[in-house]
Amino acid sequence: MIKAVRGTRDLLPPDTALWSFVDETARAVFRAYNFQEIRTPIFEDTQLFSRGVGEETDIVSKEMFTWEDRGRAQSEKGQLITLRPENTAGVVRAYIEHNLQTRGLNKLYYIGPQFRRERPQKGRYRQFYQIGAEMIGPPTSGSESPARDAEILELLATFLDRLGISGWTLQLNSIGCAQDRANYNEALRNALDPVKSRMDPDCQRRAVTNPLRVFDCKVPEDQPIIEQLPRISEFLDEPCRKHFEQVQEILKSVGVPFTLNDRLVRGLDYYSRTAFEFTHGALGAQNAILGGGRYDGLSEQLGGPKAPGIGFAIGEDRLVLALNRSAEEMQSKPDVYIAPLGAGMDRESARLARELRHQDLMVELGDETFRLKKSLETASKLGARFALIVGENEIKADSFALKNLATGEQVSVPHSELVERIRPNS
RNA sequence: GUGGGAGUAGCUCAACCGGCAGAGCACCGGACUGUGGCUCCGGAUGUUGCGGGUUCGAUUCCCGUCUCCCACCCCA
Repeated sequence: MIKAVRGTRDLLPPDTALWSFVDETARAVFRAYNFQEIRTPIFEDTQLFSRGVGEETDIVSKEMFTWEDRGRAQSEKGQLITLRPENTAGVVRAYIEHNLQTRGLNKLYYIGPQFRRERPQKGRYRQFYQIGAEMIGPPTSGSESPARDAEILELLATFLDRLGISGWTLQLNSIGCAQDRANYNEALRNALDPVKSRMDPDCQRRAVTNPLRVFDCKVPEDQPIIEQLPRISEFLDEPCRKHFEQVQEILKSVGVPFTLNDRLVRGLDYYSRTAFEFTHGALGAQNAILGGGRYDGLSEQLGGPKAPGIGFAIGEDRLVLALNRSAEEMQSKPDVYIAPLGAGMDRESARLARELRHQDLMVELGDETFRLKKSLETASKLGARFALIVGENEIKADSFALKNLATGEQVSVPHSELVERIRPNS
């Protein structure tokens, strides 16, 4: 048997109803904040990610699905192509390619699959889905303003609330401007040098390769050492510190709760200043439901104009896990099940079904070879509100037996009154 | 990529020390020829993930492999 390949999966009904609910809620929220949809290609030039996301990140160094496209001529070298592991780089590429800076502040969102070649586990797949948004534009468009950071975070809180997801925590940090990070990295290395030999081997490795990552060490014995390390907050220059304070002030003013976490580090190279993560308790080791931050230098890094931006990506797979709702109840149910009764009734039923469906009713259509018992059984199983019996008597009288499947009550309804009697809330 | 656990009917899971592969739910038919849900009766369902090995005999033991789950790494 041919099976879905490792780390990929089929989303089937009724579960897909949950996904639709999430997608539709997201679109509604984005609309309220005046975001517009962008769709970028699923694969891109490999260089976009190595330069944008960062050569040294795990994503680029070991998790990308990359292949060499065939060259035009036999002899010609092919281009390296990569399935997108995230979508921010693609959006910024499109921003540059289409001169979107001429539009001022761009507020863009996307919903779609991303690909990372990781070992699968719960809440982590090789093809996974992200709902994300980016606010990007020239500095004069206000793209750098702390008001934008706060707007994004408030949008996220609203979105999670509208989905009915409770128990989330917003972890907030500022990782400073490029210069701050360089200074901080330097200070961290100096602080780690004399003590790192006492640390867990894995943490030692981080101390050398990427000192910021030391804060992710979970080994209990190393915590006292980590506690003593300098904090990024002490290295923020005046504008950065002020920016961060203003973000917090707006959040307080709109009533979005947050927790400052100066150990929060984001994995992608392009982040600067505001960094955040929403976590959720019920997800096991993959507790980050979404993450994001500022990327003020990304556009320039990709050869574009100065275009500060802020964005986030939500792990939709994880969001659906955290969604404490049954797919069953989410599924929409037919308003009416039409039960054709006996030879020739399929064609009469088809006409009725067409008529009702054109009135925007949800109609399921049976089969004239079914016995009435089986039709009614099927109708209740589908959760239809009514069964409409279409037999010879009904056709002659042009009046149909309409059975309320919840109460069992059955009445004969003239053809002209059917829509009115079946329509919900009427 | 590393370490560990699991894989048996559509689903959830049994099967003692190696001895005829089972139950509940779901499904189908009937009791009831134009009336569902409740009840009763009957029915079908399997490459025991896959491949090899040991054995008279393997769901069971061994090896390999695939997939999922958990943890690590890292991230959404």
